[in-house]
Amino acid sequence: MKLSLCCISNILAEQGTKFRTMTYKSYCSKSKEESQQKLSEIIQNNFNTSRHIIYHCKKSGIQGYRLSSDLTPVINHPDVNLTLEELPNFKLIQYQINELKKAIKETGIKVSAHPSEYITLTSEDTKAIQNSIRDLESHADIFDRLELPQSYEAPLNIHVRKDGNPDEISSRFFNVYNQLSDSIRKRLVLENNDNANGVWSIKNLYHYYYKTSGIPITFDTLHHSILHDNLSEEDAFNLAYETWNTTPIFHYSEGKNNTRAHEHMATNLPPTYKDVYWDVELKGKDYAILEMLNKCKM
DNA sequence: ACCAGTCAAGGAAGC
DNA sequence: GCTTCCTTGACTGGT
Repeated sequence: MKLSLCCISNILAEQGTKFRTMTYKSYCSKSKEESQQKLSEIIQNNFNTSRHIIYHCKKSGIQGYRLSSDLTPVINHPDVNLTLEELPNFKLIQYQINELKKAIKETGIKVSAHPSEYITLTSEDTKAIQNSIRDLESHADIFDRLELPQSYEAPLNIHVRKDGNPDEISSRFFNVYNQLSDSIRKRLVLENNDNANGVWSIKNLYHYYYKTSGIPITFDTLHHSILHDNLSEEDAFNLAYETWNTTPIFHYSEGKNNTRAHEHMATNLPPTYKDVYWDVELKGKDYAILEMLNKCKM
């Protein structure tokens, strides 16, 4: 079974191989020189940590990896707006990027990303749209630096976010979508959601985004169980599967006590209707995946 | 060494 | 038209 780790390895984190971050507030609390020096070190650390996780996945039989969406914190903030090249010791950052790129090529681990749940291309607030585009550009830029394909083989997965009238919302979506760079658009895929009174089920995503523009649809088991829109799990899976021109990445998780809060470990296994990569969204991270892989062997 | 509070984002619900 | 909650994991500051 092709299981994929989401961002963090709990096993490596316990051994001290962890991501670091910086907030805008923290960046502003010190001199430009001091903050940018620290930021450079944090970014080097984060690419290095990603490389360790890639090799750890390979060793453990985990076939996919969702890159962290916070590898380069703060630099995209509108009031900071730095490129990696503008940071101190860019050469050391470049070195870590190259090492990560090599690790991905060597291992053949399937790489993707899931930009923040706050990303929106459908907002009525133009500022929110601009912030979202900047964030997506940053993801695409990192993917390009890693020489990941500009195709759905290396997808950037987001939600439609806004609920309401699907005709109005999808038309607003495409106004923005059509202006995105190739680097984003060739990778962008859409995931079902489950908001109360929400409209973005697999069925509606298929109709409003795949049918009209060929955008692949990411099937999430937990969201579908809450907002199924009168489709069985198998029918929804197959409908989403049909939208991909390469092996899809779908999402597997289990809710705590029938809520959307994610469980620590899996009780069941993902469905096996067809062969896909399953991003495992469980708190136990690689602990949960290793247990699932063991169950598959039994 | 540990624990509670902080940070950041956009949408939606409630007063 | 406000405030609060939602979510996440690393960071910060107080004990």
